[in-house]
Amino acid sequence: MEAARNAEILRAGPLEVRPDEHMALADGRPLTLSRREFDVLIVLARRMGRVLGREQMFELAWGDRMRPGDRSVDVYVHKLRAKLEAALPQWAFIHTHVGFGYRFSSEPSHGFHIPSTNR
Amino acid sequence: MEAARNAEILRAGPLEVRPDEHMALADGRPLTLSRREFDVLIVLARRMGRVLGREQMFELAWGDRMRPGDRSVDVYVHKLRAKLEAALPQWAFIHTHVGFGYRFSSEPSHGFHIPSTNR
DNA sequence: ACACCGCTTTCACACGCCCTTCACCGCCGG
DNA sequence: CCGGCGGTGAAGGGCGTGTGAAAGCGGTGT
Repeated sequence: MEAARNAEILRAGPLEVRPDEHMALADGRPLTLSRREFDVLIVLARRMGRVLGREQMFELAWGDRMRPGDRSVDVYVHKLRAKLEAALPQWAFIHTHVGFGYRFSSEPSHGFHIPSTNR
Repeated sequence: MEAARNAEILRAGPLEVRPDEHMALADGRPLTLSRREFDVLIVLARRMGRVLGREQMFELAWGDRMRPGDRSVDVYVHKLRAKLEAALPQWAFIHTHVGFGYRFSSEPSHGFHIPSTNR
């Protein structure tokens, strides 16, 4: 890679991920993510628009081979979704491809719910 | 980086199928297909322009011999047609050859679904 | 050493998608 | 009119995924 000293910045709609700075920004506001959550996010964001299998995700994020039956990836996808939705309710980022894995890309959320706007 | 060496890409009009990535794109937008739907689409797309018998399709997509009377292929052709038409209403991809099987190729649909300055 | 605390992993269960099969339809040729 | 063929919708069951909570692990401060 020749891009050299350029800080890698991954953008997806209102979301910005900066692997080098260990930071993720939603509309400019920083998200609070654990290390593992961050690794999973980066793995997904770097393969934006493509379908990633769980095993591949595990190897990239955990640096180890996934044991059959391990649900860790699912759990962290869930945690990430929760935080992303809390920060950007109208957007969906992690999409399930049943039988294959997950795909990352920013898409407007299907239905939208607003916490306490309604009353 | 990642060399996209074997990246097989099948194109038919506005449709793009990428077997290696478990992805199908309609005008660049990803389709959500189940595993079986995907397999059938790939089988058809790889034999583009040729007529495929149901038995042959079944063996290629299911990896097994088709039992006489099995309608699975018909059902999945139907499911695929539905999703393809939803994504690309003006195109027809899967064509029936009565007594033989199906043929895949992109052709403009002769019926019309979009009211506009048409015709 | 102990208590506290956040993070990770595992577990159990709920739920929804998916695959298969079946029934019924209309069409066409004999 | 009857039988073969393909289109289509729906039911049943299986299993892949979503999800909350408990258990395990390390680190930090007192």
